[in-house]
Amino acid sequence: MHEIRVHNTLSGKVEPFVPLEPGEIRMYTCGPTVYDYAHIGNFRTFVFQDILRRFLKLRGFKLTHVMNLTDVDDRIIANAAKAGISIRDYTEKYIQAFFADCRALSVESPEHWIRATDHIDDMVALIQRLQKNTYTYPSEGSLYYRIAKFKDYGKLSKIDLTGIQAGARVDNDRYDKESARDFALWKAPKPGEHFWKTPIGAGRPGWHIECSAMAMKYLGETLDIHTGGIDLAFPHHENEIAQSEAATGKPFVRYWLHAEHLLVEGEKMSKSLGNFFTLRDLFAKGYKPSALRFALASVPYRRQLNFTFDGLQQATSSVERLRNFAARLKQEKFPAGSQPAIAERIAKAADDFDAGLSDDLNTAQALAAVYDLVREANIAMDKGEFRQGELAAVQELLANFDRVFAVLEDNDGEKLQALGYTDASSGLGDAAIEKLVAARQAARQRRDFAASDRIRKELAERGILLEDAKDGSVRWKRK
RNA sequence: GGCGCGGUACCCAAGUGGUAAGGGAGAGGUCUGCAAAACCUUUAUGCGUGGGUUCGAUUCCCACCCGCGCCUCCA
Repeated sequence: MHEIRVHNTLSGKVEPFVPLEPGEIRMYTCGPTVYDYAHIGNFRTFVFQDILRRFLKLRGFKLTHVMNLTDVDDRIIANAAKAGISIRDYTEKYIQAFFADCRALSVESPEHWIRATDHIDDMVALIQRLQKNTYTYPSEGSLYYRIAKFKDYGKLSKIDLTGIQAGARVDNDRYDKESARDFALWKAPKPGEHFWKTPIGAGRPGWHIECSAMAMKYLGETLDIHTGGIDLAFPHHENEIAQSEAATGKPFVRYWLHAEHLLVEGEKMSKSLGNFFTLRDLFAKGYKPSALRFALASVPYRRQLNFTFDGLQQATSSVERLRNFAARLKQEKFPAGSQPAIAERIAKAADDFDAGLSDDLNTAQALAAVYDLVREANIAMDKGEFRQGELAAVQELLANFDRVFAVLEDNDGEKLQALGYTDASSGLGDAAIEKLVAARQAARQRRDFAASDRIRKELAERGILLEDAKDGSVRWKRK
């Protein structure tokens, strides 16, 4: 096992990862704002975060991972009001959709899913601590954070406060703030708007306070890892640091990990460009959940990922190759005994796989290790040199691979059905397929190839592909 | 302007001061009744451009060009 190293935005460097408590990791992820369906850009970050958590667990850490659902913000308030329903009812729909999307992409549930609106009291308590430490000031019914008092402000995003001047787009006319960069901890309600009555006044929380309050509530005042998209580094995470550390006097987060953005055909994804995709958009076009997950996971997280349909197709083929190999291991019979040379190669591949992921989650490198082994094992099997003695080790490597990448299981059909999309091969159950396969086998045995090819073609048209093995058996799979 | 990411074959992409992983796609081949799968061969004297350091640079230094992001509650 290799030393785990991660890129820490705080230092700007890749550094050894050592948790505060040996063997235990406390991690927080900024989740979605549930005002609409999440898009593939969001999921680039969530898949990264999922790969990270799965890898840490694979390495034996006890992980406590918290992910929030931001269920109150300007857009939510506006949309709920427009729909004439409560914030709770409005966001519930998108929360459920988000959970469904996560399941489709095999994004594991963190140990805690938490909603902002369930933690108003915690936010108020944190704001009161800040008040006591004189980091706040009121203005027109709202409460602001006084950045000038927090000397470390800018340490995450390396922003230079003294450099703010003409040209910088700073919103300084909307509120009466002491300084342009000061941000709202608590916002006074606008007329007719939903608000909470609290000891610090009526209103609703500012954006940043929820993450500080909830992260510390569930994970303590110093967490090991905090993840999010690169765009959140400033101002969101910078402000989280300011709030948390001003209240506790302790370091808030030890390792900040930020995922680069996803682009679509080289451009920023946006609704106006017409290159904006939700998972549902892609699944409706017939792409598989596993292909999307693979496409999102295979490019290392600190690299901008250029999403294209060609790339998604490539991912489909790449997953297929791995699944074919897994199926071969399962079905083929190997002679007893063992082959030291092959055993050695397996150990090397396992080591390379771990090395790749340990090196700041270099998924491309980890994947290469797996593909190297796939090729070499296939060669050995083709030559009849693969032995039963190596089977367990290969399967273990593949299982470990899948504990992180989670693409091997051939369950795309079920996932799509769960989301309301019908499987391409729907209508043909396993039994019906087996029956046709048997009929084709019979035709082949009497060398009636016209009949056997007719059945194969018929199955192919319904999304079922056949592979005739050397030993006479047939493997079928859904396309 | 400030901060940051990146420019490697047809596409995606790893990587190192010592002579370019891996995946996909294309072409040819082996196997197969034919396919599929698998395997083999093939596709970068070349790693944005120009200099420099070095015995040697894609990898280090300098300059430049290009793409993208953040600097406004966008993952």
